[in-house]
Amino acid sequence: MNALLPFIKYLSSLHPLSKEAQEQLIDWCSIKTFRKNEEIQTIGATCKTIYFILSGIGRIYYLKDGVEVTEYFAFPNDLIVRAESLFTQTPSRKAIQALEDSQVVAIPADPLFQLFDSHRDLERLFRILVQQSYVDTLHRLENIQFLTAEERYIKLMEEKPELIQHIPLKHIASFLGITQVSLSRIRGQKR
Amino acid sequence: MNALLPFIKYLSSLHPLSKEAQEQLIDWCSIKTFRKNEEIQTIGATCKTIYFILSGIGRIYYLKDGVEVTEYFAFPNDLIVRAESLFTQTPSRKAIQALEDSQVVAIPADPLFQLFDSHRDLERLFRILVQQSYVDTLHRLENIQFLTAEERYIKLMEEKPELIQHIPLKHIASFLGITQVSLSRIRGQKR
DNA sequence: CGAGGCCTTGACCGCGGTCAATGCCCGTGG
DNA sequence: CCACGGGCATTGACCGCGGTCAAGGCCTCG
Repeated sequence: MNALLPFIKYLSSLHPLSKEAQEQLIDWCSIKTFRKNEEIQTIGATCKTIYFILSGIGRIYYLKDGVEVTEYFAFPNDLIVRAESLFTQTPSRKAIQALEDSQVVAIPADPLFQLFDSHRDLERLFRILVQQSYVDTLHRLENIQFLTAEERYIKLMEEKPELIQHIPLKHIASFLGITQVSLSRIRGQKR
Repeated sequence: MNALLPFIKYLSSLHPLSKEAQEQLIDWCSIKTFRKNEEIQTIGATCKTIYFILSGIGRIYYLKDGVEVTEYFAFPNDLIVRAESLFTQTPSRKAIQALEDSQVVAIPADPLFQLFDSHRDLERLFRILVQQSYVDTLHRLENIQFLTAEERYIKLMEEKPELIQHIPLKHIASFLGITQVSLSRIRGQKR
């Protein structure tokens, strides 16, 4: 499948994959499309699928005291997965949603984990992936603990300037751990 | 080596290990002792060793604007490792310190990673470990973002009541992301 | 043209921060 | 053995960041 090429390319850049592993993996993957604001996975479902964004934008969010909190944004060539649910196989309090019309690769987790037995390179690749996500999360933890809301906003704009073009402020605010009102003020005084 | 038994037991509880893998691993491990307040690894060094606490207490900390911030506590049967440095092989801004006289298992990372090639079960075990740490960190991130200092303190006391017996309040405060003064007030008003 | 979503702005408040003084415990040396 | 000094915890005074509540402007879309 040609449409999967960006996906395979991304994976191979982390750890080389044998031809067989690539083919086996591709056999299990499928491409799905979602419309703007459509739910890719819903709250309460146990996570059994890993997604890779080909086009569009995805986000993970959950409800905290009735208001939406955004935990993660995914752009083309990003993976998106509710790790706490996948790795514990318990129902997730979180949902995955398409913020634009999107095309994604769906990788079913169980067959993938099965492939680890016959394809060591796949398991190693996956381990490296988890390590990366872990390190990213450690950094985010440090930031949220010790930077002010304004510093976090500036940092985010430096690292992901594309966010601001495509994503409603209210989602960015909750991602930063502040309210929409506070974010609006921060932006206001920078002018 | 008999002293390593708790370590092997802990690992096996996560994922079974073949006798050969166990023996190979044990050959690389050593037991080290540290005195109270001694540094196990220093700031600036790139992390090349994974530790497992047999007895005593360890912590990871770093300096934020000149003041110590505690990132992690490890009790007997816990692993302790500066993951961001180990997984990126860059110098760590963090240190590992013994908070009591301690006995630890030192596992050199490079030989361990080599063993992954010949012992798949070891690599899988390690992957599971990283997954767990990742999930733990995701939870901590949520807590620090959306609980008040008081709620975080109460939660920590429920989950790890042994902390309070053995660890100076100032370390607990910085672990919670607040100052020693604020923590003292929180405790004060609970009486 | 009206309705609803999104963003901004003002008024107000409380959590947790800083600075500084005080009390307490403990190890060390006269 | 007591005196002193230093580290840790507590407490008070004060303040600022970011929260809530509410009103108002501006889009877009039916």
